[in-house]
Amino acid sequence: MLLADIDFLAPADEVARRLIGATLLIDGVGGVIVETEAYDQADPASHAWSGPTARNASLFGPPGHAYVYRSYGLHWCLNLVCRPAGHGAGVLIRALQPTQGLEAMAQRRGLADPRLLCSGPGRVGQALGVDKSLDGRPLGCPPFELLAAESPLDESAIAVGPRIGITRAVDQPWRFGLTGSRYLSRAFRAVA
DNA sequence: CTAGTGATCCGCT
DNA sequence: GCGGATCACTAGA
Repeated sequence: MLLADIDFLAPADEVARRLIGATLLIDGVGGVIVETEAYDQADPASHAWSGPTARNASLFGPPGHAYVYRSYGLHWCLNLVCRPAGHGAGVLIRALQPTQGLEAMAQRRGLADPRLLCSGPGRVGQALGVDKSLDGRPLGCPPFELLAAESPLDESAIAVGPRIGITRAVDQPWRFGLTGSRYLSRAFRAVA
């Protein structure tokens, strides 16, 4: 299974859902995507909301590329750009289950607990060595590797909920996760 | 377990 | 000047 299995022209929330269970590697280091969030241009919580700027240019660039931004002045966060018909939209990678390059990740993070290596967008960035130099780079070639899940995930395997750490459009259910994973940045609230 | 806070930079209401 | 798509650490319940 290769990059071609993921259609980055689909709406961001669909791409975010489909990415759960896929494997993301940078220079051979990474793991299985267990948590994502979708951000669309028509979405007050998105960096694309106010239109293209120098910072978010990659969000308006070709789909299937990376958008990297600095969060709170210290963390690098990775988005995968998807773009339904002229929109600036992307999927934030919020958490991975580490499977490859555990030593490199532990070294970069300064700790070894696998559950703390990639359980949050800033942690993912640090563990995979993400920085501004990857902004705008295509996901289909080195240092990136993106492998679709071997078999499609069952509906019940995908948890859905409100996004984390935003103040606008808080009710939009555009956070997706692998149900029951121990590598999430936070647990999903159980369905009532 | 939850709540609060400092770190640290950049882009823009 | 203000406020983040965050994290780590502390204090207290």
